[in-house]
Amino acid sequence: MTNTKQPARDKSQLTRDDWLDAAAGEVAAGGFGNLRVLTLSKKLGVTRGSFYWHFKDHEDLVVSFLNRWRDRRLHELQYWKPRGGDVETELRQILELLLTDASRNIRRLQVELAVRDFARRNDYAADLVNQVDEARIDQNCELYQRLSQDPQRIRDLSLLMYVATIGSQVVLTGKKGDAETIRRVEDLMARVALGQRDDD
Amino acid sequence: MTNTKQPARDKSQLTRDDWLDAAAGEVAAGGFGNLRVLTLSKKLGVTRGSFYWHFKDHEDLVVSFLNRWRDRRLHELQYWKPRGGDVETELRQILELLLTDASRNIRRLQVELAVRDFARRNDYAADLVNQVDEARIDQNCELYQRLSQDPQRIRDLSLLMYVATIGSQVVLTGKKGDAETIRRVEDLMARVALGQRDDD
DNA sequence: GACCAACAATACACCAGTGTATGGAGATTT
DNA sequence: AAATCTCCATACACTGGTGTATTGTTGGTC
Repeated sequence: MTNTKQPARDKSQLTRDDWLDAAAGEVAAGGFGNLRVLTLSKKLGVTRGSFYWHFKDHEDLVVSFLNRWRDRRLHELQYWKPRGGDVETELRQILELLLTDASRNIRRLQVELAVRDFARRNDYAADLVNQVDEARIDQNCELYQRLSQDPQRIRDLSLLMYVATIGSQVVLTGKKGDAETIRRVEDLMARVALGQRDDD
Repeated sequence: MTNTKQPARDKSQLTRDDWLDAAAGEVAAGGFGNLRVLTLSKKLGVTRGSFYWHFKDHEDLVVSFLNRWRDRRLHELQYWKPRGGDVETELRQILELLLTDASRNIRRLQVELAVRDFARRNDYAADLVNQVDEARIDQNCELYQRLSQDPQRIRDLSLLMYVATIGSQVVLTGKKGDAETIRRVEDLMARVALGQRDDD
């Protein structure tokens, strides 16, 4: 009818990506230790026979999930180029993206924290996390270059801002006053960063 | 002989605390999902019969472990009162304690991260983590009171410094240049905090 | 409409883990 | 020295998970 190699997407025909999407739900809810073939199949309304057609085994699922996560995190950085004009506006844009905005996609946040936790006991995951961290810090360096001339200082400042955002996501997640708290910390971080301008 | 209720501590007689110590190793290595009665018994050289004498069930182990962790983290705060004299010295002391010092006790750090991860899917653990976070932030507020008069600003600054330390422990853990990086971030944090003094 | 590939169900063997009931050895008390 | 308490071993039933082999059941293609 329409097109030849269109996955149809109508119903009851699962694709590899559908499994990965469902896996994201499990990972977000209970970490990688909660990522089981059996429960995943139940939630998709099929038996494990389907899974073992799409994936070689459980490890194949985990690795594929991690790879997709890495690819998406690296790819999305392209769209994070702020176009605000002056430094302060760009700074506040990027901080809002990293903090307030990130805390809204709780699913994405939960997955990231789960990946980070898994990375502590899985070398492959640790490698991917490092790639993502490095890419993000490097990207932010471009912004902080407009605050200082010293390359070392630029990198340290970018790193400090990054660990502060990650820490915020770890500490401030779920409790009732956290949304407001995040906004205040975000504001303070902007003031702190701007206060690090070369003024000697 | 010596004393009446002395646990003897000689050998081959396990106590509840021995089990909790061994559990810490499992939690540090693989998180709470890796905390299993069977493997724990094997590592202690006994069978599960011993475990089920000391603990009611697996949940009893987890709750006891979490309680001991909370108690120790709250208790150790008493010894963290820096006595350095001026603000800058105290600040650097507390930051060194939170960052450089913490990164040396990797076991303790791994356990804390595992508890935090577990707290994302366990309400009881989440409650304990909040208690510890609040206590630490409150304590640091005493220090930052000497930097500013505004209570809100004090709390925000203490919070920012805290999430930055937690984020550092999450991001900078294990990779080869991390020790040096931590020291640089620590130094930058001190400068940032001191730069937040009331000077308007 | 026969064929073939993509997807899914069924059935099997296997393993790791929990919890419980009961028995047993060593030290301590009486 | 007998009883008792403390700690651990053994054996059992049960659950939930993996992986594999085999057999349907669709839907598109010639």
